[in-house]
Amino acid sequence: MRVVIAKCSVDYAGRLNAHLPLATRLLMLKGDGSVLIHSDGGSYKPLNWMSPPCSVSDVEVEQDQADAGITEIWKVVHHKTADMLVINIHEIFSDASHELGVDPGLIKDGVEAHLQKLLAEHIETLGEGYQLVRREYFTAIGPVDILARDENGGHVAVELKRRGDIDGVEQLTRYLELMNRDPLLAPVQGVFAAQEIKPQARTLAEDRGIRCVVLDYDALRGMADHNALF
Amino acid sequence: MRVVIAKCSVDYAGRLNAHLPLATRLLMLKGDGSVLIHSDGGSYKPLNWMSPPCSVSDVEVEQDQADAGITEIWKVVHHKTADMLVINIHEIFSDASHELGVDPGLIKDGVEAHLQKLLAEHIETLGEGYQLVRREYFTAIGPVDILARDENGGHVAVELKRRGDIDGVEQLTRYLELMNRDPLLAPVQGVFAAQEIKPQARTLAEDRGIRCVVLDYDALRGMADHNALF
DNA sequence: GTATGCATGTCGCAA
DNA sequence: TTGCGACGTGCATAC
Repeated sequence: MRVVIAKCSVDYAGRLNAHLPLATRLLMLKGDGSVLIHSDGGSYKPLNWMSPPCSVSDVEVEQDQADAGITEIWKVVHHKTADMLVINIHEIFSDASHELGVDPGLIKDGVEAHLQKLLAEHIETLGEGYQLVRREYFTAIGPVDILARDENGGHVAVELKRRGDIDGVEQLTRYLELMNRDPLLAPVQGVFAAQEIKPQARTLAEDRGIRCVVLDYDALRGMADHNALF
Repeated sequence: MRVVIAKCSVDYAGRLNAHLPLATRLLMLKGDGSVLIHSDGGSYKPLNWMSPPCSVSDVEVEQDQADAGITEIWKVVHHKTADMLVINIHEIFSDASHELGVDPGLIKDGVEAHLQKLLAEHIETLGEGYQLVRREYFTAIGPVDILARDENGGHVAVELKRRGDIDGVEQLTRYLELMNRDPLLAPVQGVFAAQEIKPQARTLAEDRGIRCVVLDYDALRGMADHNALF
């Protein structure tokens, strides 16, 4: 990885056109050819970038460009699309390369997939006598997170979110509408389950007869641990 | 901005829990307290990060941690949420600070507004005899991208997207529901126009009687160019 | 390879 | 602050 601190201006042409006026920035050139241009602030998103697969090449500086103060021009082209990034270097303050090696990668815990697995394994969390039919029950408009049966054998469609928002309720509503047209499934009840449910989402859901369940991730994991122990 | 190349392991606890095993990485500490942890590869997204507002502090290294090879511990805490990032430094290979100043920011030249303008100017793309009523037709729940009339004088509401997704169909459905309650407008037909329409979105749209139209941006631009020429 | 939905999404705007 | 829509969304995964 090469890290350069330089005064530069940047132009991007691809899915849109964008321009960065002259300023001092950090340029990160990664081993796979990708380039990131960061300012001292903002978020993790660079001001501008080129995603791999791509490659960087030096372009000869014309006389008029040199007169304008440009000392180097780096052209980054994407290998598959026509995306292009041109970095006009005016002054380099620092330029260092480091060998980082391959990263072992991030280990995540607590994403929706994991939550879904835990809830499916402990579907009785939703109510006594509940039984799992299957995860990712497929419909014409997408997969329902969990399909279950309640204590009376009636179908229950569960939409699972980390944060329960209005669009999650809309999603579940679409599934319910479709599934309730299927005589083999109807009537299907809806359960909106999330670690946190926004008030407006709850209002909308309950107005539509959808039950809201706030999940305790740690408690679910605790149950899993308990089962693992015994 | 401070840029550090170090062998480190990282733990994040917040919206989820995540762990980075020991490896050499780039640590970017920005002026606003935010921290980015990058590997030599991947995309513009860091392996791990903390968004501002947040602050970094040094934590004293316990004896057993020192025995494990840890020389420094940086703790990054978010000021508003309980999000926390702990960086265990084992070895620092490079540590440099640079004054970057405030960035003038990115100047974008988008394509979205342009597409709407082009379609409005060539509304007959949607069908012979179509006539533009107006762009950004305002309703109580938001502006409809384009309102037009078909060859029979009936109203047509057009929702325009670069990528036609289910969300866009929902949006248009809400508009249509509202507009069809207005005796001055009803009946209003719906047209879902995008450069690309996802199959599931198409299914949902057609199930609701909404017509799907795939737009050719280059062709529309070509028509505009042609008009500009003659 | 294409298609689909999640994301520590982030970001910006408006009410 | 919350809601809502766009993003050069990126990204993994199932088909």
